[in-house]
Amino acid sequence: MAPTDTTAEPPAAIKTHGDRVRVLLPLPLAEAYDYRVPGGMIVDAGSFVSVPLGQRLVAGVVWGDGSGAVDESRLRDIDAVLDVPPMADAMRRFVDWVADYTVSAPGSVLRMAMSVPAALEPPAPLIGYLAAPDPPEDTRLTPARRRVLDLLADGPPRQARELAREAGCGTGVVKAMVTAGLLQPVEMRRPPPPAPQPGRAGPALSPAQTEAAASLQEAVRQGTYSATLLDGVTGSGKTEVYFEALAEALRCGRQVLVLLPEIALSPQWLDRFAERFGVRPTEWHSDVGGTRRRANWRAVAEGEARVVVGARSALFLPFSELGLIIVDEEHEGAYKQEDGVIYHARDMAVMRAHLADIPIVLVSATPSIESRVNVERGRYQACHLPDRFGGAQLPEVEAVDMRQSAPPTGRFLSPQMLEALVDTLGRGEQAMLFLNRRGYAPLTVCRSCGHRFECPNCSAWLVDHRLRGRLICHHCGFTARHPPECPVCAAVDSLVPCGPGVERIAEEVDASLPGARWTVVTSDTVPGPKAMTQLVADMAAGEINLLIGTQIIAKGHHFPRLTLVGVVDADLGFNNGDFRAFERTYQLLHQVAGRAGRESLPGRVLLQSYEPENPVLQALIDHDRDRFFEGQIEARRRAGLPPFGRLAALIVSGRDRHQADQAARTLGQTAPRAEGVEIIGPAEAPLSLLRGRFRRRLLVKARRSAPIQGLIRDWLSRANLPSSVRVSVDVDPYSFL
DNA sequence: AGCACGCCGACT
DNA sequence: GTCGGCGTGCTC
Repeated sequence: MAPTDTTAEPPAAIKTHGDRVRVLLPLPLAEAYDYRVPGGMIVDAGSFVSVPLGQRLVAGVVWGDGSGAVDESRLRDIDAVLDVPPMADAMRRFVDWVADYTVSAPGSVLRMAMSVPAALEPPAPLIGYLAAPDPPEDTRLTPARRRVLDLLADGPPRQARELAREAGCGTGVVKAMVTAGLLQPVEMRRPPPPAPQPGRAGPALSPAQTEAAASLQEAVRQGTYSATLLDGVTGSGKTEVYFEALAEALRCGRQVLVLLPEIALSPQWLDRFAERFGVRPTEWHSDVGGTRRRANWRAVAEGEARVVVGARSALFLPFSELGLIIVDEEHEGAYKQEDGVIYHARDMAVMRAHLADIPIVLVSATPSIESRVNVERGRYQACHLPDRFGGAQLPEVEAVDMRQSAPPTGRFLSPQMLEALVDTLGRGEQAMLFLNRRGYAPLTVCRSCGHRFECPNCSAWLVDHRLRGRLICHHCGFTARHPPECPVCAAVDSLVPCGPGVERIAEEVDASLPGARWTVVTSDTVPGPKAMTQLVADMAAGEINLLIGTQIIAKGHHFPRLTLVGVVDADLGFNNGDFRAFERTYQLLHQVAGRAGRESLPGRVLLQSYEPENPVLQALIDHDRDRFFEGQIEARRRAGLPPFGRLAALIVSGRDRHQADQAARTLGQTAPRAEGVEIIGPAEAPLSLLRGRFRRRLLVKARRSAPIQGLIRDWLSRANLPSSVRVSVDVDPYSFL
């Protein structure tokens, strides 16, 4: 994905009495609706308004001049202009562009930009108290009440909570004094949140870091669109470098957005930010809820939030003075939003920067093929940080050939792995066993009749989670009790787990390494930042010396004494039909390997594999990242796959199997015929049943110049499918599951 | 997304 | 005889 030129609309004039305007509503409608501006009202393009729709009032955004598509008599009046700064022109063009690119309704995209409806209402006023000018004479003044009045005698109004704290009484005293007429409530100005300080001294930078920081700062000062790929291995100090670019944007008086994959948004990252800038940034992710979320949305819109760090959805916040976007871990698959409007936040961020005419920095230790190719094509600048900083060496990476070192049935750790663990823990160092599979076992079968436990709503196995004592579907959340006997043949003691999950590895460790102080680390056992902080503390204190976990242990956590990383199944990523499988496995394993030996102690990485000659493992062993990627890029080029060609997936789904089949066939028959465009399918989608819906898939494979969005829109409108089936369009699909 | 309208089963 | 289930369709 790369930005193309878009024509900017001329600035819209202010609309007043009698004018007809288009209002985009945050609903999946095909277009914006026309409304009339009533007498006494003034609106502008970007104004947040509330309008009548059917029987209710809905908040929306004035999108421009009326279209005139609907008769004057059906036109209704705008109800009110909402007290929120208007949406910036660049943001509105971004919403339109994303809708167009992803083949979705503009209103569906707007909904992501208006994700906190409550934030559109005026914020609750902040009430402070002053001594009443003429208090009733006959009231008793208890000592507590006198202390409150003394406090207020010389000073500004204060909130009830503050007043009570300073006077050493409860808020009850303050409340009672208000009722008694001794205190007068006044509305106070809400103090803006403390601003990050760009001028504070940062850590000393190496010459290479200084040079990289200077070039990013230059781009920020330019204040126009540019895209830079900041590429440097784990430990090369990328964060410090982009912090300097961020500081420059703050000095220029601009807002900054830092995107991180959700699981990399750790307390450690926030602490580092606070160390450099004096305060924590404004956060935006799924854990920020309720009042905080509402306040943060508004703070962004009003320009009070100067730096926002967030997961992909933060891209749709209504910044008014955005001056820099940073996308950290740009290669991460987690940037792909897989339901609703399907988009890749990194790619959309590049377009957002382009439309706002501001710089963007993409950051990674293992840049995606897409970004590498964009550097080759001259669309992105490259900024390279060499090697680890601070004397740490690269870990020694070895493969364990499981064809020769197979553990006994029902065991998954090779003798080499166990020996390495014993050595490492024996030296008082720490280790990590990585397996990207939650639960105890991915499959349970009956030994006597062959029955497999499958999800009733999805074509997927139920995963045995012994810690929770349930069988769980990882796709829809369905859970069932682990039955004592086979539900089909009623055999007792016949159910056997197949394959390992982290819990099963833990069981094996417990049996084989009695001295290990291990803990299982998955999204089940470490549900949030608090638990993660605790875990990091327990590791630092040495109360734990072995982590057994999924990819959440791979991201952004420093464990200084961790010197051994064991990958239980290095082949796990290869067994799906994804053309990115090699690239993604390399990126994941590289990141996991980077956990070993971060400081003075040398690290060691063991990769258990049944195919150690695989190029991914060879590249990791030889530390030859660039040659591996060159090979992968060449393979993509030959196959005409992204970024050398374009892909889109159409997923047809319905509650009824035959309706879904029929609709998919209809789409296949009405497929567009165009030069350089190939339609593959329909076929059963990889998860042919998901959350109770039958799914069929068609793939559009096209050359890079093909206008696939227009083609798909046209195709869908011609096909005229029944409303009982849904078609979701995934442009640039990432997951083929 | 809501909310209405519409056409078929168990209740005050 | 109604209350109410959620399938289809419209909202400037």
